[in-house]
Amino acid sequence: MATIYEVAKLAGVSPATVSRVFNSNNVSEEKAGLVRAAAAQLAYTPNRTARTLRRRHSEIIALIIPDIENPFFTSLARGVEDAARSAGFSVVLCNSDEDVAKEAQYIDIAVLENMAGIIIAAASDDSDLHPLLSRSRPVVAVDRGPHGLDIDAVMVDNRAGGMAATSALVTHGFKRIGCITGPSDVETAQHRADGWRDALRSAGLTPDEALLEHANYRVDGGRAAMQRLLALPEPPDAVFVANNLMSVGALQVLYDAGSSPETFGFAAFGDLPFAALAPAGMTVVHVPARAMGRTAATMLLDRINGDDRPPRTVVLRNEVSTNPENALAHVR
Amino acid sequence: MATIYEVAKLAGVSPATVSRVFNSNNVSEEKAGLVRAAAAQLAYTPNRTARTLRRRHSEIIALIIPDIENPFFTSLARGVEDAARSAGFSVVLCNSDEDVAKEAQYIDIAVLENMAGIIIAAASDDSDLHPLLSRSRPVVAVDRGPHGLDIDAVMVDNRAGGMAATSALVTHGFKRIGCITGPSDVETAQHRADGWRDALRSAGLTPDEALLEHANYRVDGGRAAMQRLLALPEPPDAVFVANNLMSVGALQVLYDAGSSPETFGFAAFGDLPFAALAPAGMTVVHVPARAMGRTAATMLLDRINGDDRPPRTVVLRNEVSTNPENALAHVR
DNA sequence: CTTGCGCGTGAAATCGATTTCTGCAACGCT
DNA sequence: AGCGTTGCAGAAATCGATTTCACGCGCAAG
Repeated sequence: MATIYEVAKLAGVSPATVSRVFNSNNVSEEKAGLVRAAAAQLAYTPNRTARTLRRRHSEIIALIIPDIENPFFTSLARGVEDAARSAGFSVVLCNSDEDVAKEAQYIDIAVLENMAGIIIAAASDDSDLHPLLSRSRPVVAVDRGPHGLDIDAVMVDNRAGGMAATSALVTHGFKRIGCITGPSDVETAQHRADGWRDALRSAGLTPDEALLEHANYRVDGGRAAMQRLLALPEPPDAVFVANNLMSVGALQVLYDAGSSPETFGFAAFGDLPFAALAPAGMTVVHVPARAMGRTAATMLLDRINGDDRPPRTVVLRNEVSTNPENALAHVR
Repeated sequence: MATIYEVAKLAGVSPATVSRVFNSNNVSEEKAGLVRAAAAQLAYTPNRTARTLRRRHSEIIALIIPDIENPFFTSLARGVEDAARSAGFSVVLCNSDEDVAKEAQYIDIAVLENMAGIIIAAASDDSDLHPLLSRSRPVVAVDRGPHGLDIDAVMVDNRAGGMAATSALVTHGFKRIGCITGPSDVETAQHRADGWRDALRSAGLTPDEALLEHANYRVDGGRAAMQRLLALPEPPDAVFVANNLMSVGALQVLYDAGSSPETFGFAAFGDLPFAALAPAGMTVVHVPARAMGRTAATMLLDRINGDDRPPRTVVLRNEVSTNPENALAHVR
């Protein structure tokens, strides 16, 4: 592992000059040539740790997500990586597991390792970003907003998405529409449920809070919530499920109960992962996960490069679609 | 951000003593107390970059995987994280995207950032690990073996798994059993196909190479391969699919063709991700992804801590199971 | 009563880069 | 001709920790 001193010696210049060749360019073409030749000969690449120590920040950005096993977040991670890599940054993926303490630990690490910036989908409304802000590290919130903090954010319109999904169920003639949303301390869960209420009200129906279930954003949560709904004295005839994994669980229960999205209205917020069987009759709010990641990374890179305009919140569009009733009719 | 010098000043000792309090313990209890009090007061945490520069390695381990969107690898990542975190290490997830060049770049970064060690599921047989070995960084190969290199590895028995899966199909009475396996330059793909051949031969059947398809290890690969198989003049009556995502694709095609694992024999290597519908009659080779990750991390940490026994290859067991025919009969 | 060893401690070197400071030379301007 | 720029390059400081070296003290062995 060649160092800058060895390159300097071989090229017959000082280490400072070698550094200048690779960073600024106030170096005569003559010496620059010598340095480049020497560097090539020794296969020199600067030690990132030393550079980081001096520069006070590395070329790594941290991406903190609450559930690495949720394809929505891995897809988002791909987006972040796309943008970061092409700018010469690498991405560290940190899985907070929806746990505020674990998340805090990763935030500390990001600071202590002098990472260039952080993109975070906060584990909960109570997530504490102050360690970052007080050290003026660039931060971009993604998917889950900056609740109160004045930082950049990339979001989708959760309320509108929830409303569109629920309205589609109304249009299909369902009357008693339930809702399975996420934990009550997660903002996206609240907004999506608000959309459900909006849609019902604007259709002249009254949202029945007994048909609103909160669950964790995972498969087992969706399963349990759907079981509770179906066990009600007056069960719903349709349901809006506010996240992709919960939809998987809810669908399992629905099929187990001998029903399917063709008879029991089913709308999901987020694409079903690896859906071996795209259920017919199901309405889906497509969330542009990868684009969200790309956007967030681009904004973060701007900040890292000194952009100091006031923080912005970018809201990306959702598309809503309903599978044709007969799409995979033979599955029945 | 307090430094070691500020702590030293406040405690009335030298920086060296502060460092010793946190690392070795050749310090009198009296001074140690002073130092700890001062450190607590200033909320001191050592700057990881400076430590890494001096120590020549950080407390980060890199995990390089070929497909972050494959739940098998995210599950493996969870296992790595479990073990690493409890040892005070953090994990950087790098997605090589089955691309040897991208992988090489991540390997370089791991070296230049002085990461403590690397766990890698190689993108292909041609992956070049020499940059790591020549700098004597600890490396553990996981899932995909060390083809020729003398390093630690954590594997499953791909050949036995392929054989067990195929044998299950034979037992269920299928005669013309096809195989969809991964890219021919990926070792696990070769071994699983070998298992398929073994099972057929030991059942007195002759493996028909026309029924062997190679595809990428993703959903679209499985879909395309299954389409080719079904389009054959004499299509198979059953298929062994050598990875989880390809199984999803193959199943989609199977259902589209009006069939299902109850009539068309279907065995998969690896659990179906988020299977909304666990197909009845399907045989699955369960791969202990999380345990593989934990094992690999533990081995790596041993190496980092100076273990210099000869390299070992650990082979974990697969479990094979077949869904009852009538499990979800109502889905039909 | 010395010699020697071990222990605790501080001073200083070290890791490998970047960046500031300083000096020198060439050039242009009055 | 004298003076202020400008440009280039080396010397040295710097980032913040760890680790080596050296010193002084106390205690035990000779």
